[in-house]
Order: sequence, then structure tokens, then C-alpha cells
Amino acid sequence: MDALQTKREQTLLDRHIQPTAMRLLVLEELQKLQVAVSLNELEANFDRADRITLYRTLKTFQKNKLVHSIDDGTGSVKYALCSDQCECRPEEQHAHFHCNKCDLTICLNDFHLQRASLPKHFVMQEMNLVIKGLCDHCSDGT
Amino acid sequence: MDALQTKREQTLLDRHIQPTAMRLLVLEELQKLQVAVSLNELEANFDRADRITLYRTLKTFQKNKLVHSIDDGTGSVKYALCSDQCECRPEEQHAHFHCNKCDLTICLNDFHLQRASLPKHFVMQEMNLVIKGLCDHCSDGT
DNA sequence: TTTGAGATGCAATCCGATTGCAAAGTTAGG
DNA sequence: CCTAACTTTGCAATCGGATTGCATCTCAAA
Repeated sequence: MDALQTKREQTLLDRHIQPTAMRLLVLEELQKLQVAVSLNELEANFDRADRITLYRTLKTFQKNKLVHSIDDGTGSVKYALCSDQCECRPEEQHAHFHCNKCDLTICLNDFHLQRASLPKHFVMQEMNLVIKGLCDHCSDGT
Repeated sequence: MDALQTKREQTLLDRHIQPTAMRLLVLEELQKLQVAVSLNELEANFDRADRITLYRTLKTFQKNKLVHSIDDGTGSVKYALCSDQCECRPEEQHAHFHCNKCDLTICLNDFHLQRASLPKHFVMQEMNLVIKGLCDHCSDGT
């Protein structure tokens, strides 16, 4: 317990985030969940935490590249932990998968988009790729 | 003028959309603009039209597959004309490009995503790919 | 212990999306 | 031509997610 907690503190410190109790809790929750969560979903996992504080916690995490945000088209932005050394550079951006059945959104870290064949004089800076369908749990194991 | 107007009426009829004055105007505007527009942007091109009517017009167009919508991450959904025979099937979905400088969003009809190498048991149903960067006009012609 | 910066909590606002309802327009049948 | 039934339009209002203002609280450094 203590060891894990200490590790979380270090994780925050590494990203220059003051490790407050709230932030440690949020980090712990994100690590547990393992999927991208919306503010609402995160809030549902806390009994007494203030919604706005959670919001600002996520924003702080995002600013310091501990989490990245995904707009999966469901109407609410989701947040997911970045990998350890992530700097959120264009080339580190990855696809996300949204299950239309269970509504979970996960990172597809291995999914690479071929360098785009854009029309002449178009310059790519970022990309947002969300694939929707059925996840492994919902596809009925076919 | 009349010929074009007649053609537009036919376009609407082909999609089983009652060709009202308003709808013809909106269709004309969309054809003129040639880019994906948000409700706000569309409204700005009309002097006396009601915002909600425009909204419902777009929704009607969308339901009848005359336009498709794009969530380019700017916070407001954009709409663009479908190609003539489009049925909005998964394989007809295409990428969109959003210029970070001039804020225009356009369809990249030719941009094909390779059949995704998804993890086992994941099934793709739709996808949303938005590439952001600088368009040909804004990339300084380099 | 004091102090100041940052974190937190509550209230309020903003804005895009969407709906309810009544008025106006359109069409088919008499 | 005239009405009934349906559709479209316009205005008001609501909804929900995102965001900000401000006062309070916490904590670390002096």
C-alpha cells in the first residue's frame, strides 16, 4: 500500500505536479480503471469529491502530460493516462477505440496510422482517430 | 438560375426531402461553401433565417443522407454535403482535415484508412478520423 | 508562527445541442 | 374554392458539459 502510494507520489512529482491527497486518489482511480473516463464517470467513483475539483485535477494532469484527452464523439471528453515517458508529441498520438455496446473507450497504443497521403501543401500537425464498434468483451467472442 | 434551382429540387426529392424554400437556400449555401460548416457558420450566411430552423434543416438533411456530420474537436459539429450516391455506409466514411490556422474543415474524400489491424475480437463499425494542421492556403505555399 | 502560493469547494456562467408548442404554410380530398 | 391533416417554421425554454470567479483552506518555506 505504502509502496504503491510512494510510487504514485513520484509519478506526480516526475510531472511537476504537487502530490495532494486528491490528486493521489484520482491517479489511483485512473490506474485502476485502465480505460478512458469522462468527468462524470470519474465522479461516479468518488463519494464526496467535488466535481469541479476533479475537473481541475484532470486539467492539471493534462497540462503536465500525465493524461491525454480523447473526444470520442459521445459528447463528453474522456481522459486516459499517458504512458510513462509520453510527451504528447504528434508522433506519440494514437488511436482510440470506443465500444458502441458497453460504451468503454480505450487506447489502441499499437495502432499506427501510415504517414498520411495528404493533398499537396497540406501539413499534418495532429490527428484524432476514433474507431467505433464492438470491443472484445462485447463482440460475443466470434 | 432556374435550371440550377430545378436541379436542387431534384436533389432534395431524390433524398425524399420536401423541397421548401428554406431547404433550397440551405442546400445552395452548402454547395457554394464547399467546406464543412457549423450551425453558427451557416447562420452567419443568412440574414433572417432562424437558427433552430437551420438546425432542423441540417438534421433533416443528415437523416436523409444529404449531408454528414463531422466532430472535428472544435466544440461544434460541422456538416458537409455527401457525394451524390452516398449512403453513409462505414466503407464510405472518409477522413476530414481541419486547418488550425483558418479553422476550415474539409472532406478528404480520397483518404483511405487501411482496414484496421485491430486487436483480436474487436469489430470496427465506424471510424472518425480528423487530421489537423495547415491547409494548402495557410501552409505558406512551402 | 507567519506568510504567500497553490489547491479546493461552491455558485454561477457560457455555449452548443435539443425540445415544446403554437403559428404559418402546404397538400389532398371534397 | 375550401377545409382538414400534416409538415415546416419560429420563438422560448431547457439541458448538459465545459469553464470561470471567488472565497476559503492547506501546506511548505521563511
